[in-house]
Amino acid sequence: MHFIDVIIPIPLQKLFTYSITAAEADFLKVGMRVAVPFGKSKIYTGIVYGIHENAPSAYEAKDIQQILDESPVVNEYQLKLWNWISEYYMCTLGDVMRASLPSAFILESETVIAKNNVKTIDESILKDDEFLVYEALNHQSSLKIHDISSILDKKNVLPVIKRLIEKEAITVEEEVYEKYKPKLVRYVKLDTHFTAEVELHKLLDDLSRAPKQRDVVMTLFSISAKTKKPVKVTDLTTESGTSSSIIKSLIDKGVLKEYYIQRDRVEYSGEETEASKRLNEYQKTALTEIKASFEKHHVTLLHGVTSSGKTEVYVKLIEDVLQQGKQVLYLLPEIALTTQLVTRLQNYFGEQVAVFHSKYSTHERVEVWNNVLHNSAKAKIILGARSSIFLPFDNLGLIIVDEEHEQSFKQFDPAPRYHARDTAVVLAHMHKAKTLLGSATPSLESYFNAQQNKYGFVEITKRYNDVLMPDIELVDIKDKLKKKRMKGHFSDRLIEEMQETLSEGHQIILFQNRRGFSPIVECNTCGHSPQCPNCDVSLTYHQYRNQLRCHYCGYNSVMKQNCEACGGQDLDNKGFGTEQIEEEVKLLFPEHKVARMDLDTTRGKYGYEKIITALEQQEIDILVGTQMLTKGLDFRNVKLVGIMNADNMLNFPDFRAHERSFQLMQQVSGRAGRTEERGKVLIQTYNPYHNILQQVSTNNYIEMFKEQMNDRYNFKYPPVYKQIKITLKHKDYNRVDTASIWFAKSLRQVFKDNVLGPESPPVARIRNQFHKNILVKIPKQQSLAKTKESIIKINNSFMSVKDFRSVRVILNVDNF
DNA sequence: AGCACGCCGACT
DNA sequence: GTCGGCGTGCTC
Repeated sequence: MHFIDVIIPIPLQKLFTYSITAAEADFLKVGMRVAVPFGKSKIYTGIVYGIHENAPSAYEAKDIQQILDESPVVNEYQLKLWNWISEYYMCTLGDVMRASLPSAFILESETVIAKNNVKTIDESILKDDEFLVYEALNHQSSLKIHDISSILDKKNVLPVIKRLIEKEAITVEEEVYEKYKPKLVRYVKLDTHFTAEVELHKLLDDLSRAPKQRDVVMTLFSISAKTKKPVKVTDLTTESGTSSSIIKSLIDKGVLKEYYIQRDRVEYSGEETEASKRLNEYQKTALTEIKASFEKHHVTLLHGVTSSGKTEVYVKLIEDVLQQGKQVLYLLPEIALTTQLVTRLQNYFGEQVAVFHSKYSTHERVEVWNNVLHNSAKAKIILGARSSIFLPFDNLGLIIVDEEHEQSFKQFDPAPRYHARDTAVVLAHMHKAKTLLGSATPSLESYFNAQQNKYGFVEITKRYNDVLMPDIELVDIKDKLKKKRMKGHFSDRLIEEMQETLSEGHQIILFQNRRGFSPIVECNTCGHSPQCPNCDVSLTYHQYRNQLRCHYCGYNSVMKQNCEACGGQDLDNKGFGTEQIEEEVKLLFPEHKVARMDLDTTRGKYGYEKIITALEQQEIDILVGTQMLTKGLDFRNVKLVGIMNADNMLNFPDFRAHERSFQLMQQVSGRAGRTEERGKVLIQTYNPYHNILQQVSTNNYIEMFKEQMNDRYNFKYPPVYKQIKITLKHKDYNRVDTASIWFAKSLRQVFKDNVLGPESPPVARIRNQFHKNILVKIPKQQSLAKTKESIIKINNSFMSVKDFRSVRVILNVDNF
């Protein structure tokens, strides 16, 4: 008797045990995929987690349906990491499996219906809808559930199918599809028969009356003589200028032979690699310090001011690790990946770099996965977004987390709600590898860890080429308003500086943080503003499509001419988005080119690159944008950066608002003056004496850190305390309300005052679901494991109350 | 999560 | 009467 424990990609805590034959037990290894029957009629892909001989006592184990791999696709390191994630972030292994594997690896069955050919049945016993399905099967040999719902034009078709099965009119099968198909490229060669010279001459003579075909054969010769490589059909058609039908007739004649070679979709097609640059003295010092720090610490934080050349330091470290034959993981926030840095690294390391992020198709992901799994030379360095921590590394030497402070390393919505930076530290530890965290504006928690000597710490305080840090000036717009020196959202100072910069032929970036502050339409007569029907928010106005949209659920409608409530015609779009700034700039500087960069203008696959390239090529003089502008971009000719309104980020209701504002403003400022000339930054604010603004303008990270840490101590926030957020969702407000009160009360019995809430979030209803939040704060000395245990216990008793069962509970560990 | 089963209102 | 709504329970 042999059994396997399997992880199924569904949010269930348990592993499932299946029985296997002795031969299968011999063949199967932990980490292979198996197709297993699950429930009444489904087949799922599972990952073998354990192989044993302990028969389960409470039930009879089912047999597996099929083994899907020859060798494991998931290694032991990964399974260990999956376990850690599922425990630390309080989710199931199934959740982690779903997030980890490229979706092409997770096959699901689809029910396929076919006519029962064994038995002919009397059609008169069929009812109308049953007959429709039966009739359709006479035309098509098989139907899927989805097809049947469209034939019958209704949702629930299962009863019909069930009756048809009972009447033995149809048969049902579960089909499993392999989703990944390797990309094949078609090649041709001359049939071996013609390799002898005599035969060849004879062939060419024969073809003299078919000149096109003769051309093709000649071209084939010339290509293969030139490249000394197999000849692709596509190359042959373009080179010879013929159509594929001529090639086809040659193949049919037996002159040419076609064959296929499997090829990677993701290929590096760049130029020769360039040698890595020489480091300046600050970079050199940093490099030696990092190496020394790695002797004592697993993790080291590199705090290097913007434009200090951190990348070059990384390159040197990567070179070292590669020499030891180990793999490197280089983590970046999602959108920084679409740009310059990738090219730069590929220029240094050529083919050895593989890129992995969400814009890749699932097929491309499988290829990167396999390259990493087989430790192929093509995937020695993985450059990826947060999900690349799930790749099957087996010999990791170094993980670099660049822009370590970036929020986007934390996954919020589906589980696992993991933080890629923290998970990376754990992953590196498993491989006995080192982790380097890099940032110009480290997160408080990392800086705190460095201060506590938990992490090593290295600094670069000088910019590359000794470029000065930009000159930061605060503009008091309250004062400017009083003195009537504002034109729209622009102060006279900003306009002056913009004029000067433009006349010198330099570029300008204007930063408008839209977060929590969007262009809202309001009726001037009655004050009504259009609301989203599914969420508790006002709709925001999007000029470029003349649309009203909801940022939470995507609901949209056409902008109305009249107020829906009172019919008044005087509608005002309040607020202060990038679109409006763009409009104003166009009016102020009609002779200069303005572009906008935000979620709307970068939607397409290359939307983002287009804007970046345009800016680099200096086709844009003034760029107006949101947060996106901050992510690791390097624009040579930008000299002036304007922050339109610093206050709306400072006033954001979140304990990290100040820290984030500091980081954001520092990062945006860093875009100014990256070459010889000193950049200028203007920050417009109602409150120029705000501490954070003062710290930004004097570039004083340490002071910001001390002050913020003081707040964190006083108000028991991370990194001093840990925290877990519990969100309850339900479509009935009263039910979440009572449920959340019950939940919080149970938590208070254990954690006393360290429970906050329940509270309704600022947007209390999203997609017709009401939300309630409860926050559990965990002091440093309190055991995290025990805390989680109690929360799970409370959650279990919560779930056993029947009125609460339909309330969705979301546990979010380190919810920041 | 899916999906079946089972129990109630609103249509042919 | 059935169709389809969703509350409940289970999945090796």
